[in-house]
Amino acid sequence: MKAKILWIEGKRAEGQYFVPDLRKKDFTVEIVSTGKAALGYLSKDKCDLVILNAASYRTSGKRICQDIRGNWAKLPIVMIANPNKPVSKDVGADVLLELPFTIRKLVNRINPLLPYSSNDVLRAGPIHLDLERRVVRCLEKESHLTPRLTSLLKIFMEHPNEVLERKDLFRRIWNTEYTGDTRTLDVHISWVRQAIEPNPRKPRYLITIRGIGYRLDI
Amino acid sequence: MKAKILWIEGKRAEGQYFVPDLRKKDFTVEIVSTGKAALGYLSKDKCDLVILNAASYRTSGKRICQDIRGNWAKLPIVMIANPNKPVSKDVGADVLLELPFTIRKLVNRINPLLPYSSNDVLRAGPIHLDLERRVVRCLEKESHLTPRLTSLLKIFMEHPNEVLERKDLFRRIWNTEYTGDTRTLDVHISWVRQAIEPNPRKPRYLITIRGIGYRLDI
DNA sequence: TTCCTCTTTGCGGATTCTTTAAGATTGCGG
DNA sequence: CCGCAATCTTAAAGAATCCGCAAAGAGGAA
Repeated sequence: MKAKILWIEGKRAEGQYFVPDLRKKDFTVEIVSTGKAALGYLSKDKCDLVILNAASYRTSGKRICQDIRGNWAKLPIVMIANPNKPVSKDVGADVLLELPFTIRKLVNRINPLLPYSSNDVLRAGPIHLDLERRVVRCLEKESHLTPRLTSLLKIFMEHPNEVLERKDLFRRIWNTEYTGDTRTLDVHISWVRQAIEPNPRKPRYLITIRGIGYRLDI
Repeated sequence: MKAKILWIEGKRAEGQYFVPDLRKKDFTVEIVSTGKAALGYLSKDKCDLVILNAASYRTSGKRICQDIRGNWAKLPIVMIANPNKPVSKDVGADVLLELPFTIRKLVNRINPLLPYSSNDVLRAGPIHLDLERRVVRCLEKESHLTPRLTSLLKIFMEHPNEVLERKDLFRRIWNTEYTGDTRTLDVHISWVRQAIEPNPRKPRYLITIRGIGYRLDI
């Protein structure tokens, strides 16, 4: 199930620069251009998260935030602010992001706010990891994971878009120091790729950082 | 005896997504599309539980709840709500479930509400465990259980769809720590399977979670 | 004793983990 | 751009671990 984002954009629409990227990252994005339209949308359809591009508004966006919170108290809100136009920190959003930022940073801030289908399901982009059942689903693919593979993938999903070094992975999963005389980690990485990558030979999510370790790109 | 559920669905019918799953889980499900139809159905036929998919209604569903309670005071009601459309907690339902949720969660909330034929009969899906007589029935099969097997199965039925770890089972049933140097638990599990599984060699209910423990899937 | 229940034993089989080794890829110096 | 060395990938095989269950032993009650 894709997560659905409602993007509230002002007149200038410069924030829509991010929307295609978000869609590429496997989110559904709806765009409205006023706070009023947002409220109208929410009264008819549901979404998982709101992004309010306050940088494209004259006003602070605080009012819109409050209106949303008045009716959908638990709906997570990410607010994008312009650093040249300082905003009081207590605008009511869960996350306040100042321009400029990368799409990667945006995704990293969104992910922890999304609702999970269960307490034991980790989610990062299109990857869903059921820790209890040790089942991972990514796009159309669903696979069973062994205990080691589960904890390996779990660490990556808890640190998306960060390079995890071989020595750290060895410490966290094998409780040993990395000496470089074994290929165990590589083999396990290969198996995780079999489980999550559309094309395991050309990894798109679990990326090799030669000489250092690996990174999960969401 | 299968438990019978009356599912009250609005126009949009998105909740019927769950109905096939419920039937797979060994419930009988009747569907009506209005509160009035529900009352009409209840005046002619009986059921064990009502699920009111309030998320598919404009109105809060509170009215329908009250109408049912007015005539069938003890009939358990599960209400499905849309978290974006907050409902006062006191709607009159026994359980209020917010979308989204898994079929597993739904079943877990339904089970404790179902009427038992006696106080000492546990029920989980098609499995009925008479604690007093120590008799278990599952589908067509009925078996006598020893005291140990009874308490083992009881624990699973009190925690359906949860992984129970070997160490917890040892603590709860044997009051010892699990050391892994005995096959006692496996043997008891095997006997429970003989009692409840249609095909004990290919368990369908009592599932092994290798390296961890077991889980009763309902 | 006989019956019932629970535990232990032993081993086959399945799963998971690690190592090996051949080949591919990457980065770098020249 | 070329060639080499370092690094990575992955199939395959071997090792280690875990589980299932038949059978036998142990203990208790009637």
